[in-house]
Amino acid sequence: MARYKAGLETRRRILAATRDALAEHGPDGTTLKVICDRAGVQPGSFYNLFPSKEEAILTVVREAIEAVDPHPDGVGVDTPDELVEAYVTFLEHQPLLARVYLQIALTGAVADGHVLGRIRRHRERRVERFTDAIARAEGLTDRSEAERRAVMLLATLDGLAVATFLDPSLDVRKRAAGLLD
Amino acid sequence: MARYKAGLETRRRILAATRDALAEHGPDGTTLKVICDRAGVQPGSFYNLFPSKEEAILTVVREAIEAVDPHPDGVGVDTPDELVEAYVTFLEHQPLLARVYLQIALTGAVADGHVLGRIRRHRERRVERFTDAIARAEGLTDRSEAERRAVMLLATLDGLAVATFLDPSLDVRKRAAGLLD
DNA sequence: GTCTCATTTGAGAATACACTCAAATTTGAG
DNA sequence: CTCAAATTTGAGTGTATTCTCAAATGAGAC
Repeated sequence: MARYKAGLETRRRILAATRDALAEHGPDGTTLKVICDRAGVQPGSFYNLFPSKEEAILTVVREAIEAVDPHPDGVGVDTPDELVEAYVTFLEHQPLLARVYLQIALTGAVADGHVLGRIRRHRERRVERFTDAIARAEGLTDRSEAERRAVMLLATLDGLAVATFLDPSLDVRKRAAGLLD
Repeated sequence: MARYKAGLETRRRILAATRDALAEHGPDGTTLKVICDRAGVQPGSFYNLFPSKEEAILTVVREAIEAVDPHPDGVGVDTPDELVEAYVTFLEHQPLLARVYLQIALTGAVADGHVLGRIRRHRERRVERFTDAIARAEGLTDRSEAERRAVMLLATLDGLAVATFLDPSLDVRKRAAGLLD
């Protein structure tokens, strides 16, 4: 869609604007006007580069999801501590994107079920990742026990995320610290 | 706002229609038109009884939550088990309403800060309720320790709720069972 | 330099939404 | 029965949204 330098640069600016808008106004407040104003671009230009608003948002969310990952490439190397730490760091650095992630998980879509499927798959991988890390760290042979604990750990982390949105004074890092005992 | 029988009946129909619409179409699909069509009512009639669409939705959610409250009147009588049980029952019986509640908590105000304030207050009361129950059950004199555990318990429950939306096969009741040890 | 195609413009079409209001109708207390 | 007040109507207001398109401008291959 973009062939010349100008087009690629505009695409980059639009994605940055979308990311900022999502963080600042949430998914509902991220309208085409907000994105375009922020990117210094007219709607026609946006639609020359993206087939729909959803597609731009999806791209940003995908990037945000990947940002939670402590070891994007490797598998079977991270520890439970690292995974918890990665989540807490993500919450601290990108609270609004974390909120967007949970919002989309709850609304089940931005529009079509496509996004939901992506989030589901991401969650499955995350549970597996936590399960592996826990099993490895504690030398568990019973994988189902490790999986059970992984689900609970992830649930508590997600729940703490929800709690901080309602009460920003909550110190997630401190609360999460005692979680692995 | 409603004084005569007719008004009360209409109010009841509107709330039922809102509840059905939320369950069937989700919060985004619950437009004024959908509600009014379903209730067999015109917009003007709706606004004679409710100050806003938001208010009708909140009323429905609040009623659903209260419906599973183990001790709606009394204070300081419920046990942690009862409170967890109430949450799980709510999740099982009204999964879509539970989702709406979390969605509203995450989107925050959406429009006015009024709604956010209401949700914050509800959450504070819930934390207090859990704190009291835990302190009572375990004979804790250190209230801050009970509060810490209450926050974590609630977080895990909220997180399990999020998890079931992504993976409906998750047995929340079973997972929540071991939560109080 | 020229010519093609990528890019940008910006007004505006098409639609959807929450909400209003003056007028008509119905209710029920006295 | 009377009449004030509650209720209902439904067309209409205002605003916001996503997305389109014909025309203008810019880039770069040759």
